[in-house]
Amino acid sequence: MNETALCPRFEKAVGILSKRWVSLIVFQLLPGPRRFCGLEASLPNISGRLLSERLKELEQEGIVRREVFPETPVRIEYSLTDKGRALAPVLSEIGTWSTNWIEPE
Amino acid sequence: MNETALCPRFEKAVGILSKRWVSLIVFQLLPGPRRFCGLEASLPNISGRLLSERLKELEQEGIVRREVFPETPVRIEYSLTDKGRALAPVLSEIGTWSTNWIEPE
DNA sequence: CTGCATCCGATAAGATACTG
DNA sequence: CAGTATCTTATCGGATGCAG
Repeated sequence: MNETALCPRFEKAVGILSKRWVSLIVFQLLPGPRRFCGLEASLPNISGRLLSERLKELEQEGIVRREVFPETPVRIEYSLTDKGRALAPVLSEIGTWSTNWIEPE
Repeated sequence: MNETALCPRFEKAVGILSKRWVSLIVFQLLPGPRRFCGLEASLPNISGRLLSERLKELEQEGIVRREVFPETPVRIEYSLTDKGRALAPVLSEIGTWSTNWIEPE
């Protein structure tokens, strides 16, 4: 009755990626590990609360890894897992599309 | 001051694509034109109001075209514009990623 | 059939202040 | 620095009813 049924995995992927800030956070992590305050500064309009929440969600999805370096002061870095880095082509295609089709205001 | 500033076009693209249902609607329109009730049936959990709202937004973004065929009863079809079809690679990459990295529950 | 308007509760987001 | 707690506001989403 629904011959064009959507693949549940596709739906799940869309659910993850379509949360606000997620694509942008992953994009910022693509070049390499970042610290919390660095990310916060790169995403000018995100609140600390949201960034914290999204990072935790992405960590649970296995997309982001959180590492604590017990120096003094302690340093905490966020980086992408293999699963997270595998999103690069998706973001790349979004970039291509936006370059071709979005007016720069 | 923000040397990793994000491209505004990229941000805009993310803003469009990360709205709920948008990717799924575009995905459903990829094979060809669909009617309202057909879309509604393909997206089992969307309400008519939301579908209507998203279609209107996508029409304003120039991603979806709405055509009225003045038959009796009137027939209305939704299809993708060139801009909309250009999203195919994005969805395709999401599909690839989900196949490789999302567990089928 | 298609689609829009209104209302209302649920969620998400934002600001601010505070802790280890 | 790296968050967390709390509160307020904004937005989203669903149900229903109506109009072309």
